[in-house]
Amino acid sequence: MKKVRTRFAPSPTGFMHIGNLRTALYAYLYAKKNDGTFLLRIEDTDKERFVDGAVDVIYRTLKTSGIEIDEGPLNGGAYGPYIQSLRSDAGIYRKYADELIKKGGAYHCFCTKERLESLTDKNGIRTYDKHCLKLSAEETAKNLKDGLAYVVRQNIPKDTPTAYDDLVFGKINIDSNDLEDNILIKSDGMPTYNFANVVDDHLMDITHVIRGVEYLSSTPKYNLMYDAFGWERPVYIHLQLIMKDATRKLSKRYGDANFEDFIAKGYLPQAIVNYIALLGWSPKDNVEKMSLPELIENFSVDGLSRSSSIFDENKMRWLNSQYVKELTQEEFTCLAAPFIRHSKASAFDLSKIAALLHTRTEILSDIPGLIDFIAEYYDMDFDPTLFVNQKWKTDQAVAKKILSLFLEEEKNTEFDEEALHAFLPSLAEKYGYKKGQVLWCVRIAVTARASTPGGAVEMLGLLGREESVKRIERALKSVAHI
RNA sequence: GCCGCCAUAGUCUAAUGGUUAGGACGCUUGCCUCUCACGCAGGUAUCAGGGGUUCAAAUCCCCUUGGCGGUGCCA
Repeated sequence: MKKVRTRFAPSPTGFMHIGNLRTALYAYLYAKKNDGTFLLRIEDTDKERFVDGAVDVIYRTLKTSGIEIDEGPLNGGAYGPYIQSLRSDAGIYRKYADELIKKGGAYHCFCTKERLESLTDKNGIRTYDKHCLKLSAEETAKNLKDGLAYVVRQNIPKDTPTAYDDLVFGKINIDSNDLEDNILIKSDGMPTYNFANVVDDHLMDITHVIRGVEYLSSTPKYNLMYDAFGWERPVYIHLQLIMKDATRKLSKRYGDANFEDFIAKGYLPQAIVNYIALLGWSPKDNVEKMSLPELIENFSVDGLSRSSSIFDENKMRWLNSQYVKELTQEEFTCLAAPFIRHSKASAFDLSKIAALLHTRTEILSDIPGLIDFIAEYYDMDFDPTLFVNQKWKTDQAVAKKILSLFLEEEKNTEFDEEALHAFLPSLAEKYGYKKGQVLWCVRIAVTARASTPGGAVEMLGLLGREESVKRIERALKSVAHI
């Protein structure tokens, strides 16, 4: 049995969106599940689309995701170089193009743009008519010698069986007469995807080609090329698209489908990886939360879906909250700290705030909105109607009394949580209120928010005596006229 | 236009001819509780439509509809 080798072969367009990452993930999972090798190859044959630094983004994203590259441009390997522009410079594609031409699988084409355009039919579809295939060897040699611009085209035979088996979609059968003689080498000497991809997959001993479904119906062309060269065909695993909604696919054009954007929003990498693994693949059992090693363990091709799936950030958010809860207090504090500081609440006890936030945070960027009242209390309007609570039968008048009593009695307690936990109920009891009434009014007074990450005891403890008193005095003013 | 692929709740999915159509997110009810959240226990909602085949169809076949992809000197 041949050792499994899979590859992720992105073109360096500047960033990794979730769909690309998922393709990389599945290729990685498949390789690792089968004790194989996962490699990265950069497909930068389109000079116009090349973006500087794109390779770094790809490495960074895969590294953050936990996907380890066995061979690639930055870490090397026995099949290099792993960047197609370098391979082109080395003359690899030129050499194999010549070989394919000799074997009858390709030919030189000298057709001008004008001639090509004249081939356009009434639907705006252009099909090449194999015009240059009919050129004699002498004519071709003369054209070449005269320095005419040319491309190399694949020679797709007519009436040829093309059926192949895809591991996800099953048997795919396309009439070879519907296949066009694609360009293999552009007039600038660079190979197209159609050629470089096949040559490199063969040269790099790729056993399983895992890629997007957009190649499903052009794969017969590639197979014909393998056949013409006399090479062994790889196994194909085509992946359905990830959609933004029912009709639009997820793309960088729609904004935040970008891995690094999600990280910046406070998603944990393992949650993102876990979620996208589930988009288009499902495990045998009903357990959805899986670490990367568990994904490797459970991955199998028959769990791959044939229909496209819509990206649902809501579910990723939920999954993220599961991972957040699993964090230790220290880990969470460390991750939450930048978001807490961002909200200007850093004058208060950071680890105390983080502790309150831990079970209430789904994604880290929720944090500023959860704790804005800590630092921005005096910038916020105080709404005295917040004191009205039906369950506890409180209103502004009750609040006025309770807050006044609190100020009279506060010197009898320390402002740590243990002391407050005893003090507040005793205050209620002493003056004939329900515990909840006191707690509600006090909490509202010091936070100006209907809901807060913690109750009255926690809020007072966090703010401390001086600040708490100051805030209660302010709140009291808002009900002074009652 | 032509070719190919796909079709289970709002979303991700399970089911491989016989299930009260299972799970998860969401939404929702209740419990817990000093708010919110967490947690726990419930609830809600699905086989695109029409024909076949069969004792029996979400499942197999055909058609329709809808969506997507390909048809580039993009990948």
